[in-house]
Amino acid sequence: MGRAPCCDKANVKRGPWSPDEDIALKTYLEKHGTGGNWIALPQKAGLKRCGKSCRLRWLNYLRPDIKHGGFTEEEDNIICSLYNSIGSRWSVIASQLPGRTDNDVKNYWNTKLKKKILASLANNNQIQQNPSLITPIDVPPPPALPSNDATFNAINIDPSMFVVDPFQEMSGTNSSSQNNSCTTSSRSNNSYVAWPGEIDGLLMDFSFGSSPYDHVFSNGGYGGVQEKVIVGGEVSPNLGVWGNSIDNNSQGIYECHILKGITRHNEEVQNKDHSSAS
DNA sequence: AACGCAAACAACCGCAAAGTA
DNA sequence: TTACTTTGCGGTTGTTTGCGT
Repeated sequence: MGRAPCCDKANVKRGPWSPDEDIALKTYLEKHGTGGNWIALPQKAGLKRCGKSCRLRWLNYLRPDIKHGGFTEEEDNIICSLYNSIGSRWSVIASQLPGRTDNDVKNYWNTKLKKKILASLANNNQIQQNPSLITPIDVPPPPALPSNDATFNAINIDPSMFVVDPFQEMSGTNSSSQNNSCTTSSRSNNSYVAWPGEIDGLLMDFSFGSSPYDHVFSNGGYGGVQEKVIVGGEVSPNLGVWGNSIDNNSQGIYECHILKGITRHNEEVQNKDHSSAS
């Protein structure tokens, strides 16, 4: 025996909503609210609809704070980043996009964004196979990985040492940790990672990049990375980094994997970097 | 103008979680 | 604690719209 239906399907209207139905539902909800019971609502509102259908229509279309129209580049970036981190949890992703619904985000992903990403990845593969396709950008190439530099000490980091987004006013950060790396989605001026004060910098692997641009020492402004460093004492004993946009032509969100923490032996270099970044 | 196809959007379905008696 | 109801979510399907031939 199957599950009982949520409503009497023979006596409810299905399919697209008419303008009259929209008005009836909107008027009722604005006057009375849901009353905590969507199932009973259609009858009270004089609608021959299933309660679930009413709820969906309201949440996805009629609510006054719904944003209609195309998605911005910024919204694209947030969706991509969060999808990368948490997968198809559309309601969570939508909660980071004011005015957007989970259905909207899901449809947008399935019809447009996924294809856009796939096309971009295909393009990246072409570049990896033929580096001459890369248009040079006017930033100096990053230095060799600091772990090979006598100035630096590479430290293996336990991801639990990282503090991600501890301040209320910061938003847009999402993080996860696995193995011996910490993953964060970073976006200019909107999200950051903080880490223990005894560590001066991080080795990062930007998942989209092609070597050598995807390895960055990220506490001193190497490699054309647009970043801002907060130094301990002002808001926290931790250090933080913002805005890991790997090339100067794009401001999007990219996932980076934090591979290792780094300390510096040279106190003067550390002080200089800190003062110039504040 | 008519047709076919693909994209975009709206709506439905079933499951699981949360709430309640 | 249990059984039942309601809500929320994500996957999927259906419908509409726009464009090319």
